[in-house]
Amino acid sequence: MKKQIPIPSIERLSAIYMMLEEMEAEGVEKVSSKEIAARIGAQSHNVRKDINYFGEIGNARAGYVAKKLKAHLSAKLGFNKPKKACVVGIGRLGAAILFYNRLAARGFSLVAGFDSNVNKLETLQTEIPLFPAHEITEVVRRKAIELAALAVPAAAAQEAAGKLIEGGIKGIVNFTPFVIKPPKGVFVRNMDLVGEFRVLSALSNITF
Amino acid sequence: MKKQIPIPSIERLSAIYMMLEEMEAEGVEKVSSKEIAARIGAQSHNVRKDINYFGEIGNARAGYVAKKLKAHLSAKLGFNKPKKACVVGIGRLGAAILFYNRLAARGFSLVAGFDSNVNKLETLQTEIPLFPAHEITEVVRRKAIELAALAVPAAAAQEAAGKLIEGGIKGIVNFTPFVIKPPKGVFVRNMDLVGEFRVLSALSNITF
DNA sequence: CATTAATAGTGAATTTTATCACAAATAAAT
DNA sequence: ATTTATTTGTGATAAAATTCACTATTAATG
Repeated sequence: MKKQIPIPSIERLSAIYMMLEEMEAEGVEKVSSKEIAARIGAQSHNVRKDINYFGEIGNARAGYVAKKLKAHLSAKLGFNKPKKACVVGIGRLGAAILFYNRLAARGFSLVAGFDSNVNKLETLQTEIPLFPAHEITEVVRRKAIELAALAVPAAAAQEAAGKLIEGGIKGIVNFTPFVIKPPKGVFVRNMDLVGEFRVLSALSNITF
Repeated sequence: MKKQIPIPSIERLSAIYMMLEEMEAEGVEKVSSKEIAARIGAQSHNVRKDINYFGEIGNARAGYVAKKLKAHLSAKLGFNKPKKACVVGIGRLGAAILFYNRLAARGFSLVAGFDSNVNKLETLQTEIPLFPAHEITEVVRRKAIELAALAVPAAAAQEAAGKLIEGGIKGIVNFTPFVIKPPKGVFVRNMDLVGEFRVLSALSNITF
């Protein structure tokens, strides 16, 4: 088993990677843990430790070579090969995701959309192939889709999640309030707007 | 200063509250920490401790009275009075949020939408009043809007966030990859799909 | 070439969060 | 009324994550 990296570290490392993409576009060549920290909103100690989970890569006094660090993280985190993703539920939100082109530019290719409403599948104008919801398991398995954005109504979430998991999905971004209990090896990230508004309300209510 | 409650606890408490709303609809009267834990995907010890930050409310042997607990949490977390919210950036995602009716049903009333494209403001058919982006600060202040969903292109995020903060916003759900550095008293929750896909990729790459 | 200044790497300490384990309480059963 | 079973509340313990503090390295400077 590989060395265990804390989840917050993985989150920061993803942010660092994103930042390095920006820097590459800006033509920046070198970067220090301090600069990275300032940019992603973290502490420099933390950044150094996170990067260090994958071994030494920086230069004392000169910081990190942006390009080198990016390639390093890319390889270690698995961002070097594009991943296939799908969208389940083509309502307003699902459609917004389908047309969100930053995904493809970042190595996530949407290769399928699903909806239980067959009319919607026919009327929607898109390059991405659409399928009825009952084919989720089959299509996910056949196309070896690893990631899914789940954007169905709450009531449909459990069934849809089950089909994705049965098809062998690796990760789900769950936009519904339904709590998915994934088996080992399947990861879920929750993005429920109401839930986030609640947390924000509570935070401003409780602190100070 | 009130007693400090861990952020993960606040997140769980929000989830517990959401679950209690469901239970109320289902007509459930009593609930144990074990049941709550199973439903929100946590440990029962944790649930009890979280609830207990606000003092004793349960009954040994009989668990919690759902209605009572809900009212209790509602008061402590500040969910009892409706909060005003706005959407900044009326692209596909922003529009999806504007029309997302679960918000209003949960005590978050959308009272403004903003976009820098004035055409869009005129053509969009909605009950919610729309304003040009340069009025963000003024409208947020005048209407005493506490929460915002930020759904603008990444390049516009910094400026929009600045205006929201200037107007006195309390919390921002940030759908952009831009890292907001809020002043004290302003809270941010990030919901960037690419970032989440990255974290999921990294997780399945690293674990096992 | 020696000195200085900046920065990565990292063990140790601290803080935060989660888990454990059990006493106290109490509803239900007998 | 007594016993039993269950569940809360919570102090103690453990685990996880962050922060600190320092060493070693090395680029830049004179």
